[in-house]
Amino acid sequence: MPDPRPPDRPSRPPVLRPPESREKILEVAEAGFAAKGYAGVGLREIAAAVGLGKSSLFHHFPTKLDLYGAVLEQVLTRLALDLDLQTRPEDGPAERLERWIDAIVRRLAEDAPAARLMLRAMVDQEPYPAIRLIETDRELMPFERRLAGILGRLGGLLEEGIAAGVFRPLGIPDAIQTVVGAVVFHFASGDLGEALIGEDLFSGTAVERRRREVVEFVCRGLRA
Amino acid sequence: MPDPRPPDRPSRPPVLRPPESREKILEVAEAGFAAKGYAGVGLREIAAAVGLGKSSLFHHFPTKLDLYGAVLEQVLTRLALDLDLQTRPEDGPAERLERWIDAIVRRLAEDAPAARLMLRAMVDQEPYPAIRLIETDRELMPFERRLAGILGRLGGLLEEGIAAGVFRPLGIPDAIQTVVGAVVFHFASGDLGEALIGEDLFSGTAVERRRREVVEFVCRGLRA
DNA sequence: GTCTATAGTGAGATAGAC
DNA sequence: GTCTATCTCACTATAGAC
Repeated sequence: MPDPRPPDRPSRPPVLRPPESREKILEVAEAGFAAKGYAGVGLREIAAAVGLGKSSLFHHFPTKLDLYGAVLEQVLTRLALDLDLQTRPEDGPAERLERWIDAIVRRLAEDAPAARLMLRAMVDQEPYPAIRLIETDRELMPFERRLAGILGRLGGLLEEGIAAGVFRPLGIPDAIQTVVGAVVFHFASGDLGEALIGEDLFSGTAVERRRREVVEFVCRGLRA
Repeated sequence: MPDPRPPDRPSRPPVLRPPESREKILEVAEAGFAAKGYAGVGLREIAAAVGLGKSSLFHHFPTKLDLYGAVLEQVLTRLALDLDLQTRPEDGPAERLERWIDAIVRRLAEDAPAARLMLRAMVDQEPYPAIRLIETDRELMPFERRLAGILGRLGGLLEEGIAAGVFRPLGIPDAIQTVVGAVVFHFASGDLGEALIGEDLFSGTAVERRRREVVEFVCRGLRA
């Protein structure tokens, strides 16, 4: 039986494969930046972990800052997409807040470096001195746009809940800060958190318990 | 009228002034490490901000790591001392928890870089890969001892409150993580937090409002 | 206790061959 | 798209004069 494929064409489609290195680089860089911060990781180190020469990185990302921005964008985009999937506007604010927290917790649990990376990005004064949430003179960077969307969604939820009387009246920006700290810090606390919890922070049981605990805590903290 | 001071002795007492440079270095280094992380600040930069030559730092702190450790120790020691001052064992767990939060908030507000520095120290995998809270083979470092004391005090409070029935039953380590995140993140969020709150995070009114909000939130989250 | 000078290392980035 | 080689610069740390 003759092979229908022409002999000069390999069986795997050769097209649509170029981003393989890029994905690997982003993955390794995410772990590095999360663990040691922007200044703490060298491109040499990242390249070696990927299995490339240092200079090859510059083919994919022209500068270290571009690589960092791309990592942040990918992480925050995944988060934002998860939140979009959870959208069910017919639910009340309390249910939607609970699902907002669910989605964040599940994503931070699945993408272990993400919490560290986000916390750093929000706390660092370098390389981005001020992460902006609203348009000013310059356009927002892609990752800033994503973060603004994520926090804005939480803020809208709180506002709605207060208006509906299911949440007590409180300062929305303050509440955002509290919720973000309560949700994100745990998954960023690494060895310290593990010493405290006495278990791998990212094991299935630990994540599910954490999800329940933090949802309960936040809902009680906000309830009218 | 003759000057009573001998001409070769300056009017200010020359003795008891040696730690002046050391204090300045610690202060500048705290701000630097807080803003940009351990790897992000150079000793040259710190020395310049203090007004010293780079090499003079090594006279006070033999290595960069020693300087970092000293900064952490100072910050956490101030926090621990503030908590000691608040001790009134005759109060119930709820009041003591409220005063625990009060003391932390007031210290983080007074010592602006402290929150960033602490959050970093708890999240970083470098230069200290694992901050330990209990004695193992090696002795705890001074700053680890302080942190263990601060978190241990919170844990004890929670345990007592649950036993007394004023807090609902919950996982103590999880609750510690939640409370720390909720309290500390706000003061570490810098420009992002300021954009959110719309005000200087460290102004008197903002701090007092924050104190009220986070105490209320945490107490509601824990109440039985 | 502070300085200048310098060693030694590793960083980010560029050029150009293949 | 990856490589080798190289540039420039900043870093931690040391040595020794004052």
